[in-house]
Amino acid sequence: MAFIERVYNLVEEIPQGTVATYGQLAFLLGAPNRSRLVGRALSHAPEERNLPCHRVVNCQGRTAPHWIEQRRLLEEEGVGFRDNGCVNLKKYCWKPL
DNA sequence: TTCTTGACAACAG
DNA sequence: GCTGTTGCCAAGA
Repeated sequence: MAFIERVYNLVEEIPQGTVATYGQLAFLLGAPNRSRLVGRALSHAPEERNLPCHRVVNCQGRTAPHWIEQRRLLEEEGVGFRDNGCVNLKKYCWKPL
């Protein structure tokens, strides 16, 4: 199983109404310094997998710079955004069991 | 094989 | 607290 493939499997575990950071996903996969690979994986993520990749944001709570629709998708799930457009990680961060 | 790029994280101003 | 720069790692040309 490739690292990217494991990223897909982990992203599917993110429940609705919560968000996870790239670093967090990378850490859960056993690669704390490979947060960029998670982003790369999502960029290659096919929609056939039905991945909630819009629930993945960076450590500062910013959404993808080239993907503005992500913010709207999260708002649809109930994830609160600040006035500047950052996600409320303090409140909606995903806590894996 | 080497250089450049990238849906990032952490640090500094 | 927010924006800009630096550093890390893997994939693609």
